Amino acid sequence: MATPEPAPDHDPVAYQRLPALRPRPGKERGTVMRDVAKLAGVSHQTVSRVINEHPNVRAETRERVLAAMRSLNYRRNLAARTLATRESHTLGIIGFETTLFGPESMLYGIESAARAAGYLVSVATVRELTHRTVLEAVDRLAQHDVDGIIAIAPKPAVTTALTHAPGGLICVAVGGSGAGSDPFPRVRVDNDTGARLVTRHLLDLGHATVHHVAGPPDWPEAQSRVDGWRETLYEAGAVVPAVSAGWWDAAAGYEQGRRLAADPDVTAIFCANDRIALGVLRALHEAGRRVPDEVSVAGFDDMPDSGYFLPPLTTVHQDFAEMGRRALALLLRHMGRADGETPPEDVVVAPRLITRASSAPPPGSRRSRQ
Amino acid sequence: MATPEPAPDHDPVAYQRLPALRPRPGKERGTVMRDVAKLAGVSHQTVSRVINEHPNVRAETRERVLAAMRSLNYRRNLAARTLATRESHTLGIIGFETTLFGPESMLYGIESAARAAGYLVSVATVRELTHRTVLEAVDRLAQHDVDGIIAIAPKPAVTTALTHAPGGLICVAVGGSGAGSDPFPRVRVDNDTGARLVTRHLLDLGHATVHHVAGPPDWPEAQSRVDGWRETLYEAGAVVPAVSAGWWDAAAGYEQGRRLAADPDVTAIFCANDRIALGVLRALHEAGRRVPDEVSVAGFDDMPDSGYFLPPLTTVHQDFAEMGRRALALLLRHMGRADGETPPEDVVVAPRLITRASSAPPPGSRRSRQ
DNA sequence: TGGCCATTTGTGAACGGTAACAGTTTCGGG
DNA sequence: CCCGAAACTGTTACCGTTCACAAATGGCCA
Repeated sequence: MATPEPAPDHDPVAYQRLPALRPRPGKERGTVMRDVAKLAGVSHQTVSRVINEHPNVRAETRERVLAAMRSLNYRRNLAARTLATRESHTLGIIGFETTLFGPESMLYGIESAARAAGYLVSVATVRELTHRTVLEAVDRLAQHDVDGIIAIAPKPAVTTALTHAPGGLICVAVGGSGAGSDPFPRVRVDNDTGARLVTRHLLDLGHATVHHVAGPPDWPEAQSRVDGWRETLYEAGAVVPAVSAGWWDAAAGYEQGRRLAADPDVTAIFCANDRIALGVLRALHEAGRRVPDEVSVAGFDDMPDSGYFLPPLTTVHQDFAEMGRRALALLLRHMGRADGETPPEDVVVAPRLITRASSAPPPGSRRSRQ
Repeated sequence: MATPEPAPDHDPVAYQRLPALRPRPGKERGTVMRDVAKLAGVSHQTVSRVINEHPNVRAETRERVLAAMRSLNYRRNLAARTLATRESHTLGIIGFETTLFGPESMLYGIESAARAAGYLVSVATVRELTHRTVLEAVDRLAQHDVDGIIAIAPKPAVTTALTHAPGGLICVAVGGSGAGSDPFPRVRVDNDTGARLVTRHLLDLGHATVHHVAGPPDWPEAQSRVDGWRETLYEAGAVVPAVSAGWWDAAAGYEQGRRLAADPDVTAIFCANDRIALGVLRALHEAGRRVPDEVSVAGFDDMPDSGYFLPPLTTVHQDFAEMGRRALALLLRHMGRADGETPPEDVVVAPRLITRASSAPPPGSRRSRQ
């Protein structure tokens, strides 16, 4: 009965002698490389070569290993790989914990691009954008061995904090307005040009000048929009009205809008974003000033539903998801090189004017009478 | 010449014999436990005890170790810890890659609560909610050793896919409407009650009946709102009009709204969310039907700016950030127990009616004349 | 047939922590 | 003063992968 040779698993190596892998309480062990190697009759190193697509593996061997992997439903342990290679295949995103439209949609753009490139995305948000909070976020991500960081960085506090990131951690900023002195690359929209497009559009319609409801003064993006608006007016020889500013929401727009609505000379208002524009529209409506017949209104962002405002909003489109994708591409490119190889070039995304019913010639103009 | 005993540094242990730690190309080694141990004159295990706050360490020793850690700016390597303990201190979130208001704000709630609990959050999004895509997302998170998963799960495809998650991975669903047969806990808003609140509100104002513009038919949340609406009408003895449905955006609302605007019998419209309501408002406006004088409109969600619609929108508030926090708390509670210990209880969040200017008594009613 | 090089495979030692156990103090009490 | 328990600390062996190097295999040509 007993075969002459007990055939104790004809394995080439003595894996049997290894002590039984101790199972942790609560978690059963999954199959590991050794299990696959044993089943395929090869060494663990060969299995490693197969999953890493190393060229020097005989086709027949590779097949046997792959079959073993399939039959055992093997998944490689990324923690072990991270430990050995110092690459986690995880990217960090530093976000701003507020429901602003832009940052959110960027996340999806980044994540899907990261997934395609074989990376997982971890998120660290900060409640307020200060040097300290951003540093804590960087630290948290660094501890988890992220290979790179994309910081949604609308304010300078973020970028200055990033310069203190641990060495070797590649960072890319997205959003904001490049001060030109960043130590790392940035993807941003050309806010200045966007503001010029709208302002020019309103002037071309025949308005004597354009009023502006700005975003928070300490946000460079808001400042760039102010600059683009102001310079366009200046170049056109138009009066430059005083700027009123507030937060990025409809409440701020409403508040400033009430003031503007009371001034009969106001015929065109450029708002720093669509939410502000919504508040302005409401203020004008309450004051009985019709849009666009008496006053034209324009926004910035092109939020998904701004085409359904009353009236549909003229605005400047920025493709946040695309910016996310570009930021990821930029990050990967810089990660591929040795540190400091490539200069911190910026990617500037062009905005696009979307004209809708909220902008029209001013009352009494020739064109409006036709 | 050769001294009999080379007196190799009077260190208690023979760390000198260990080969120099090889630096990886491109990445310099950080300080590790051994460095701290050496500086503090203790073993690496004692350092480990200190960072893990093990009680049995002499106060004086602990201080020495802490001082060494500070002076070397030591950070522990989480990959190594994960490998040893099988706990990554990372949680996974499965999200839906679309700019829907709810899911986004939940993310922030989850992340900040996770941070407080010492966890990092990794995100896997899916472009469409199918069994396969969700499984891929789970797999990706599982490979990265997440300790638990929160799935933003508005459709059943998500939950059925989750049942195939690898053993030992604790899952919690958030959103959707519990079918009652889920194998794991869920945090959700009581959509049925929310719909009843609005419908009842409109009926109480004197409307003969309430029309409904629904969300996608295959979304249980949309269905629950339909049910709550329908039953309230039924109980009140009101006519139950046909339901029109579409996507969750303003375009859908506009399309359905045009149809409803053409029907002079329509005096009250309950929309499945605020964005749909925005589209309906526009359609009514274009048709010359005044809100709320001729037609009342209500929404669902209480988006940040819905108080600035024209007119300000009556709606049902749901606190997404709070739901995110609750989901996290639920997940942590289940992770603390052995699997299957606690029954998959659900957390149901109560919605709140927010009455604003878009709802009023129907034209010709006694109350509206006063 | 033998030798040399290229290809393929195996061995042992990292990677940086934690777990288990063993050894060394310290201290109170008989 | 000695003994045992409790408190503290050190030693060794893992966790599951990759890397560096060594060994075996095979092909080709002299």
